[in-house]
Amino acid sequence: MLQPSVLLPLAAKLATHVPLSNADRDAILSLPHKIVGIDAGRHLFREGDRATNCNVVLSGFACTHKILPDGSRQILAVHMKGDGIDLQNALMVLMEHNAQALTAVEVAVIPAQAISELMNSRPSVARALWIETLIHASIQREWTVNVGRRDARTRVAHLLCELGIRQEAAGLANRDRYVLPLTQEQLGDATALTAVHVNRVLQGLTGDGLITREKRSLNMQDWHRVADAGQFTPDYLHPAQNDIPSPPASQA
Amino acid sequence: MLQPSVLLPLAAKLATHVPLSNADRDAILSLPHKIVGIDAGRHLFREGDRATNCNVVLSGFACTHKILPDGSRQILAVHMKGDGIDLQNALMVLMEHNAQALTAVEVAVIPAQAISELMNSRPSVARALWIETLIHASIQREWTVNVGRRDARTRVAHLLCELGIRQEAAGLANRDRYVLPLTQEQLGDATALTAVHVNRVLQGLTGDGLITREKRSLNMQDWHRVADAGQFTPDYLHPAQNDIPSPPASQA
DNA sequence: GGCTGTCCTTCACATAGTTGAAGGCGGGCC
DNA sequence: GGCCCGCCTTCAACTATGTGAAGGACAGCC
Repeated sequence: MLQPSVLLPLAAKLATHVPLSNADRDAILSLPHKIVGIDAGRHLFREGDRATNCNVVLSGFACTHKILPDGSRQILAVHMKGDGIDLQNALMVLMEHNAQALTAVEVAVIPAQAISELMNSRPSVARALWIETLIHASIQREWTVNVGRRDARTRVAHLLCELGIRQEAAGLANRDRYVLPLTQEQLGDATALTAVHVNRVLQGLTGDGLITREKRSLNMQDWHRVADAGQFTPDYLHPAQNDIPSPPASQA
Repeated sequence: MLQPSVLLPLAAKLATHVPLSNADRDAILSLPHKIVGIDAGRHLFREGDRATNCNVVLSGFACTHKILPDGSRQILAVHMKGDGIDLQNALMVLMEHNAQALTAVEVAVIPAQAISELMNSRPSVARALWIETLIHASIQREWTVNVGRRDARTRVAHLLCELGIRQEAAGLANRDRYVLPLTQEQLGDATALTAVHVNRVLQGLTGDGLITREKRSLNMQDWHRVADAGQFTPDYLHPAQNDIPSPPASQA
């Protein structure tokens, strides 16, 4: 129905959280939006900006981060195809973090107002959006653990596994073979390490035969060994509860 | 209206997020619930448990945490009066973290199902609940930064400030004078430090005249100096957007 | 085809925070 | 009234990771 919409990946993803009626899907697909391309390194928004839009990634990779008084920064999340970068904007007023393109990125920019209204009129969609943010919150908790309690090697391996699984889920690559969207410095910002030490760790993993690298592409010899090295278990990503997006529907 | 309910603090808090009609408030207050008391140190739930209830703190302090293979642990959040520990249970199936009483604690245990239904029937309440979880997500991001990028002294000072502000907001104490609900070991688990080092840091802060301690009670000589030492700014706590809980109401 | 800029790599050294262990203090319980 | 237990404090190594700095590889651009 409707014209083929760039929002299809979003609708598909939401439908994996909660069964959606055709009307629900159509309502998502026909959300007003602009498609915007952003060069690697440019910012999507900054701390203190007013939250009037929501960004959904269509292609490429983005991250959110905070910067500290001494100039160091912490990357808080990596966003890829189908992810809402800031769905919370539908409800919150002020951004307290920054969003930056890691690679060239295409996003659909949706007025927060439109999402807010959609939530009011369609409980099933509201529920799906909420689950989406709950999953991001779960990932955030795991990152706190990663950065707080694991040593450098484990931390990096864990992140590599997460990026693999999520890219696979988004249909972008295999979990054990993908193109790393982050430089070593950015890996450091995500794992709270220095670029120098990330380099040491990557060489360690390479030397032990866990991964190989050429250019930016990453290759795991044996997924399970890397997952072990990273204490990685995917539960916190909450893989689709009902992966068959179909059944009956909401009371919409 | 209704009998005076222990859920009043919850309703009041939600009303600071979104204007609620009387019907909305009554619906919250009449949620089915059991009051349960838990001794310090006991667990409310554990990783892998099925999420069938939601817990709201009535008094005392609780925390959520994850435990790693080597036995170390990371405290992910501290919960106090009025906080939902796991509102997300209304939508998620499996817990991937543990919850433990830090002090003796009283919680209202509400069937997840009942909250889920409330969300479906009352968009304003759903919105308020969502905002509540968004605020917790925002706090979680700040914790990631804290643990990832700040040095020990800053980290601890930051946590002390957060506990102060939140206790003040919950009407439990003044931000600069309160009873610490965590032992030094638990402070370490929250800040990703060892108890030994937490001790050093606290002595440092005491020696510099930023805080004084007797028993568990904490006293800040000058709030601003501690906030500075902790790079603390309260925006991420998203203080009530409309602190006057009144106006018109939802379309309920 | 050389220049510029970004990213990766390597080095020697510095240090913040950990480890393991021991002792002290206070409070609750028999 | 004495004992036990949880919590805090102190110490002297130890080590994982950071720092600053320099060189090299590659890619895009004029």
